[in-house]
Amino acid sequence: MNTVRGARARARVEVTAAIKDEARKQLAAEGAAKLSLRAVARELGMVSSALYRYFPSRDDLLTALIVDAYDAIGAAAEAALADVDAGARAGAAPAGAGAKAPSPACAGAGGTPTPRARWTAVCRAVRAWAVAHPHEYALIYGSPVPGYSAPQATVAPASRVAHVLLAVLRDAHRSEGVAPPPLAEGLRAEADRLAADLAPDLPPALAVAFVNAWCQLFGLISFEVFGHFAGVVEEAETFFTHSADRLGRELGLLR
Amino acid sequence: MNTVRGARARARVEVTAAIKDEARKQLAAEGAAKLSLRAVARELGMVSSALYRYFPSRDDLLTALIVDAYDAIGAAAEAALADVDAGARAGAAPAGAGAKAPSPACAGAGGTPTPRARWTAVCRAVRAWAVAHPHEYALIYGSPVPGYSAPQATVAPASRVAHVLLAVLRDAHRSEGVAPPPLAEGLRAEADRLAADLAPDLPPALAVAFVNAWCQLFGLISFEVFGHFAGVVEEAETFFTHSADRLGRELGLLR
DNA sequence: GTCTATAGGCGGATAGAC
DNA sequence: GTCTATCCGCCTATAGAC
Repeated sequence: MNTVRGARARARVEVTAAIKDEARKQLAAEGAAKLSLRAVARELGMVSSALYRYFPSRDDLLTALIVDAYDAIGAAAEAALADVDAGARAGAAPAGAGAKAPSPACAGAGGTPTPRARWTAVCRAVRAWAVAHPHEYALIYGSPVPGYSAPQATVAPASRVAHVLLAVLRDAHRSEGVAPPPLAEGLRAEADRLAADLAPDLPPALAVAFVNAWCQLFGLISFEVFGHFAGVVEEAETFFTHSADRLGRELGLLR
Repeated sequence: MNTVRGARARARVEVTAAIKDEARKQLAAEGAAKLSLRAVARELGMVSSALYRYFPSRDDLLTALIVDAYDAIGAAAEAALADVDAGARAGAAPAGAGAKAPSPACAGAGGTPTPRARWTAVCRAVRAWAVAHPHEYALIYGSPVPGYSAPQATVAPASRVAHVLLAVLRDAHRSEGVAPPPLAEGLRAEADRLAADLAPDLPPALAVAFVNAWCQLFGLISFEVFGHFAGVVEEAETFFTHSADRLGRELGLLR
């Protein structure tokens, strides 16, 4: 009976994965607004009503895709940070697991990576994921899907990238200090609340500067992914790396 | 015959405007991907085939909405710059035309507004338009509409905001100089091309810094409009104003 | 320019047999 | 869990009368 349950459960995850894979393909072709259970079923050789055993509604399928996308971009950010730290300790990249080439920016040196190198490595990984998965990126950082409101289940995955970036700041703050730009008068209250919510151990001025950098980071990525660089920026990756480094600098990561 | 032609032409623009207005409403309710000629016609008490006399296809209607949106946000930027300049000369706002309240940031002083005040005024106007028209904003700065590719006719309107911001930089560069951040090694080529394309009279380092600031400006706006500030930033306008001012500062607008 | 009618699709969701 | 059948809605686009 256990084996039967196991087999059924296995079949279920496999079919669920197949549905999500096909749905992702359609996301690319038609966009989130037109994601259709029927079309997914058709492509999978199933009948539409069968899908309702896996996802109770179209919106639930969409939620699953959104959570997956946030998790994927968050995992990419986490892996990049692990890589840059590991790459600095050993000359060679740890084979296997990561599936991410170590950032060239941190190659060579055997010491601890600088806070800015860590920051930039994470930013680059986030951009790389976005460029490699433009439609999933659009799903989570583009226009809201009309008529869909994100359930509570999406908020934790949605914050993974920010938490990685905050970890970089926190480490730098502890080890060598950070020099964020001064806090403007009118932002006192907002800054205190922000710091209390996001990172009680960081100075409020740094919390504000972080939120700023966080928005601007995704602004750079979105403009590239959404096509606003056409005819303007040609070497997008070089441009981005430079911009990310400047964001880190402006945050107060001096080194 | 002239009067007849005139009357017909007038009716035509009126109906065209009504169609676009209704389409904008539906944009808000259903999103660009689901914009439907039939639904527009239904709401207008017309029959769907009649719309084809005004817009040859759904995509043409979409193009018209996109051009209108770019023009509207561009006009808001231009008006804001005119206002801040006019407001600095006269104590009171010029009545009528602008339909935009003069930015409080520039009230009082009778002299020429500083470059940073001009920059920030334009940024604030762009944000204000976006917040007031979130769905039209999403249409032009959000996820690309699947299956739709923007025709050549959209590129000129799309650049109006950037041109206003560049005008602010150009004026500052001429009158009192600008101190952009130094240009990184690897960006030489990109910077030269960028400067040649966007503003041959500005230093390449400034052109790069400008593109940076331009992306980041829309990153701030997009995060607010697309709901990523929920539970994070509460006083979005104050936060934005501060951020825009910092962007100007980092561009090298010292004053 | 506007109408009716029509072609030839598409969608979400449910009931009930197996 | 998967199927058939079904309800009831939606869409773009064209033809041809008026």
